[in-house]
Amino acid sequence: MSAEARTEQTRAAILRAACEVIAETGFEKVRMRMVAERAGVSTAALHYHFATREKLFLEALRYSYDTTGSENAASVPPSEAPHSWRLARAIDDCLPGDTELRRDFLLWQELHLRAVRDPDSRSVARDLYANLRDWIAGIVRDGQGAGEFEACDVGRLADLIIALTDGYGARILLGASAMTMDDARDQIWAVVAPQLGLRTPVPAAGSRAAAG
Amino acid sequence: MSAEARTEQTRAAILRAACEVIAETGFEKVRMRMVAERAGVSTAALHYHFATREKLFLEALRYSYDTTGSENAASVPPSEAPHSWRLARAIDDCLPGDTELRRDFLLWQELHLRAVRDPDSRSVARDLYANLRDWIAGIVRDGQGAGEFEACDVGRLADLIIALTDGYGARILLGASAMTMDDARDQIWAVVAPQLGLRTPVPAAGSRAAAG
DNA sequence: AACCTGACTGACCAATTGGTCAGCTACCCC
DNA sequence: GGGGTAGCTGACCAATTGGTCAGTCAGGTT
Repeated sequence: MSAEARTEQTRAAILRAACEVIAETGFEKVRMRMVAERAGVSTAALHYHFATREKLFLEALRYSYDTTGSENAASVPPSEAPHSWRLARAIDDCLPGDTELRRDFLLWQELHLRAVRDPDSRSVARDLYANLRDWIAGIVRDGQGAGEFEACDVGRLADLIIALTDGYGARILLGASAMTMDDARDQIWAVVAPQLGLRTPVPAAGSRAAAG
Repeated sequence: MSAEARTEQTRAAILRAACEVIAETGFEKVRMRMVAERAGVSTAALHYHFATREKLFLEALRYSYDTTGSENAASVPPSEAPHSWRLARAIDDCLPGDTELRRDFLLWQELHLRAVRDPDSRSVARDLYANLRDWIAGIVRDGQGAGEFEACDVGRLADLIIALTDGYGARILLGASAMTMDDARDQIWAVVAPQLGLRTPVPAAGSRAAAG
């Protein structure tokens, strides 16, 4: 293996380990040693690749979003499925569903909270939010272009959808008022569908097993 | 001053100081010394009144909710205003508006994040959530009883409202996509009003200055 | 007045933590 | 093949932190 490839591989291993540990333990209580052990390196290696703890964690959050984001974008043949199905699936991806999505959601929440005080976190959070917003707005716009959805302010609708997934997602994680994933899905769709001129029930998004 | 009153006063001072410092600095970075200094006592006094750091902070969050919650409940003569106004005002109270509301919102977010891992925080968060839900559901129910709102599932609607305020609130704090308080208010009302059979624009909630 | 108890302090400590540094090893280039 | 360098390690450190403890002091009780 070339030196560059090895470097990149180690960096990725560290970032992945950081994501896992942060999601499990929470930013606050994550220690460099935990990340180092999970990545199979020393803590000094962490400092070799990343200047400080804060910067490592911040890069980890961005890394998490980039990898899962590109997975999402690549996992569906866009020409095939109806746009309502695609939108419903995007909403699913924003909720803490299976283990991986739950992890992403937790990281997203951690970032959000840090963003309140730390300017670096804030710029990353804003960046990721803009990406997410564009992704969803793009799906809506496509659906409108295909005549499947009614016209509306796609940006506002994207904001609404993300607000709903964030809010309901937090509720699901809290386990309060017996809220389940299906409840959240239904509720969100009940709010979103009318704005698109849809009267259909929420499209069964199914599991991601088929998409691999 | 009696001994008991003095104790209670010191406890309250500590809890208030803790709330302030947590909201300013964030749970993670709050040190006992900061709270002690702000409260005008020694760190040993903190440990005298509260067993551990975690328990102190948890009690502080509950304290914050209890005090502001009772303020909210007491600040409006319930017989006077139309129920749509009361509901709009409740929604305002759930958003990070003025300094004080912003503080409460931040504490709420901190608690939410901790609740994911810490069982004690979770039970507090569930408790507070249930209170908030009941408060909002009660307002809706009153409005329905008065014939001002259409019938609907008040619990679900309360969940929806809180999800929206949480989601949009986080967005406002992030400063992403140029979202403002007024935008959030309008968007939330646009979603909520139809479910109550209302076609009115969001009632101008005004400032709380008049209510003292 | 003598005593006691609860509230609180100042000094202190054990443990932890992020970060540093000299040095080791494998690979690359000449 | 040998010098240089990137990647990485193990040992170490300075600083911080939550928590402890003996002791002080005020106020109430007898």
